[in-house]
Amino acid sequence: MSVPRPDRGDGARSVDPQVRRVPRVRRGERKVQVRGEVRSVPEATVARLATYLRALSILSDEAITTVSSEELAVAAGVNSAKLRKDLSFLGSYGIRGVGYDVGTLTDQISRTLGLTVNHRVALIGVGNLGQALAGYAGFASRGFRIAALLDADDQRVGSVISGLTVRPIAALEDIVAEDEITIAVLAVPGHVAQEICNRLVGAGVTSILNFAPVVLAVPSHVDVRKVDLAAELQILSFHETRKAAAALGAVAK
Amino acid sequence: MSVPRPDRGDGARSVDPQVRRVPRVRRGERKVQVRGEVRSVPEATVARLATYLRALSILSDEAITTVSSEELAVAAGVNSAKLRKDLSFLGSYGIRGVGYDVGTLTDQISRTLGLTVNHRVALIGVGNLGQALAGYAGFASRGFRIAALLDADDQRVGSVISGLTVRPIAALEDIVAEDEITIAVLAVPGHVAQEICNRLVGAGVTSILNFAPVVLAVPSHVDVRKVDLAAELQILSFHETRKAAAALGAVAK
DNA sequence: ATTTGTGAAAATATTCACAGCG
DNA sequence: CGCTGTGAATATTTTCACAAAT
Repeated sequence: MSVPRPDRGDGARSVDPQVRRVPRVRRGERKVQVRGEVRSVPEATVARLATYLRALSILSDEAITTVSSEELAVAAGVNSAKLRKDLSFLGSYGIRGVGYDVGTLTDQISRTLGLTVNHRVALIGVGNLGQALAGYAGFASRGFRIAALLDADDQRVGSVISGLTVRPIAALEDIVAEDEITIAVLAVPGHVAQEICNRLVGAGVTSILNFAPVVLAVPSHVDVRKVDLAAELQILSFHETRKAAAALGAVAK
Repeated sequence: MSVPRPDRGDGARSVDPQVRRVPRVRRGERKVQVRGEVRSVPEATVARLATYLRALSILSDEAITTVSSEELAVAAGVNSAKLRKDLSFLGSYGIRGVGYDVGTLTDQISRTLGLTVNHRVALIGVGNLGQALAGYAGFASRGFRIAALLDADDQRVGSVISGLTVRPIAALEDIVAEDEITIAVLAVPGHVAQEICNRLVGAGVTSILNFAPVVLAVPSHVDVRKVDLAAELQILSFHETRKAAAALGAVAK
């Protein structure tokens, strides 16, 4: 059973004189039934699973084999009720009165995130940021190996970065096909991002991690995640400014 | 209005971190009165304001002076109702039947985000990623100038990156004080992140953008935003796997 | 005696749809 | 008209709190 409609079954409450309920198509319901038994995992939960996995990995390194929701929650920086609710979407893998087995839970989360499948990742753009990403140890240690490096600049094409030869962007379509790329990391200047994105999608890429400061337009079957570094600072700036104002206010008072 | 409190008469509950039985402040909103008239802006809205600002900046470059909510929404990749609702938290700056003045709106959003205040940013850790961040043009173009570069590695201390001399981490406290740093960008290895974080907080930093793959523990007056690159790929992996499964299912059917 | 798993409640966020202004 | 601003309706997410399991 997946999350059922709340169903406020309290009869008709038609006090309102002029409200018409038009039957409406549910928007954006992404409930894919696979093999009869896949519950839908809320997006907010998916985003946290990666964090749990990291925490579990640390516990595992410390040779800890069992962990309670409270302990894992602290390690992941969330509260334990949320953690348990999140895990409940994957199934029932805890032991009441005891906790979760670190190994089992790691496997389940990995499987849910699809990390048991070897997704092949291409990195487009090996400028400043791209080079750093290419060498980022965190990708490798958490299950991702960059399979191809592309760049538009002839100066950079042919050079070797982190063991991979940079290839020309002209060969994008061939590389995606040959290397069976499904995920692309875009670290190119904003003004070319959409065009390259179009080519990636045309070549069959269905997931894009975008570092370019533009909103990419893609067909609905393509997922885009955006990392906007300046936006992060601006969000901090907002809170920073509020705190400063609050401090002043406190003084004034 | 007070707290709803189900009130099962269950006596003490000492384990709970924060026993709050006080009128609840809406989570995610900062209710701070600044200069008489600022309403609280929901967290989700704050996160989008940066995107709107970027879209406005592009419009401005194209010498467009007026924009409708629909147009701006498309440029920002959201729907127009959401955009209008978001903007309504800042006040009423649109003109009915016409749209928004690009300049006015830019100013208002900038002000709301606190970009008119010059926050001073220190970047800790100039390894691979740190160097890329130090040179990231997007920071400068969107109102942030890195004021200090620190690193623990003597090899790197003294070198000049993007016009700034890398200084030793031993001087962290002095630098934060002298340069009046309020925001720190942490691009250090995970195993030292918490320790450096503690020193930053001790020195008076109240906002941290964390690239290290660890959950930082900080006092409640400190804001932390985390950028977890591997987690982003894992989230894409989840969706990618779902799509692949759905495609198989469709074939099987 | 503990700790999970989860309905139900509360809090947030998004979307609808239209009154009202220019 | 056309478009904003916004209550109301939905939808999603978080939190509570406790029955069930070991």
